[in-house]
Amino acid sequence: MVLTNKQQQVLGVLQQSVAPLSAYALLAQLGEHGFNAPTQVYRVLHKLIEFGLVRRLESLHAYTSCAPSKAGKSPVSAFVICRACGQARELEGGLLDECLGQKVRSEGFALEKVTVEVFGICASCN
Amino acid sequence: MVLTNKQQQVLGVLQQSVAPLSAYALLAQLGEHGFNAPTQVYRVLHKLIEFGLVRRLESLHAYTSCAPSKAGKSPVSAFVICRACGQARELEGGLLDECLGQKVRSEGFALEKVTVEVFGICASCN
DNA sequence: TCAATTGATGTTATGTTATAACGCATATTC
DNA sequence: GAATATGCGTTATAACATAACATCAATTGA
Repeated sequence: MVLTNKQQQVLGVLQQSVAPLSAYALLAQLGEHGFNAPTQVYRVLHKLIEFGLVRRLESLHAYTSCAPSKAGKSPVSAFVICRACGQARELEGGLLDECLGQKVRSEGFALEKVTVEVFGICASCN
Repeated sequence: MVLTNKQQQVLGVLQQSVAPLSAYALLAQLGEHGFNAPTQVYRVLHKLIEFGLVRRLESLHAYTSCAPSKAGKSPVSAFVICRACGQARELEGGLLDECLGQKVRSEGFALEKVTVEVFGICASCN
């Protein structure tokens, strides 16, 4: 999988950032690198998500690069998010698949995507 | 807990609807009952959420009344959502607290809110 | 009683997030 | 070298959400 320049730029900014970034925050940071409109950012984000390199945090309206170990397509997106420092730590999907996926599948539900977002205060902020 | 007229109206529409509704969809339905602006709908929604009668589905940007058995404040919001018919069924939080909450708490994380949204096709649509 | 407070409401304006729709350029492939 | 696929540039607009300020009614309590 080869990334284009624009895709590398967006991914790079996300990887540098400790906290997830909104599309418009990305646009602001990349404004001097040929990103002139939201569409450009969203296009790249959609691609990176498709590649499994980036995830969207629904409750934050923000995007983050995947933890290296989780990069790749997976139907489970699970994060622990600190309200104080903003950091988002990705969780293992396996655990969740056990307690959630198996249950709903056993009820005849064809699972496609799972979003888990846990909010609170992390150990270092506490 | 006594609800005002407006609060009862919004809750009523949500309870009639099989699928979650966006704030603007609610506004459209309530437009002839004295709701003139989004603010009014959001205000009521915030209150109903605070009361534990309504939940927000982050990934849908929509709102739904709680299953009666779950009404009341709980830090866990868990739904199984059918992409075909739009129905959102609320899950028991207990299960999730076991496999998720205990884990993150044991790591020193002060858990405040958990959002779980499972997407796919439900048994009857399949 | 009547000021003070509180909570709900009405209204206008604005901020934030995301997509539609179109055209152009480049690379691949048959 | 036409056809196709993919990425990119641009303008406009849609969809979701809040800020800020005014009004009104109910409650409270000196």
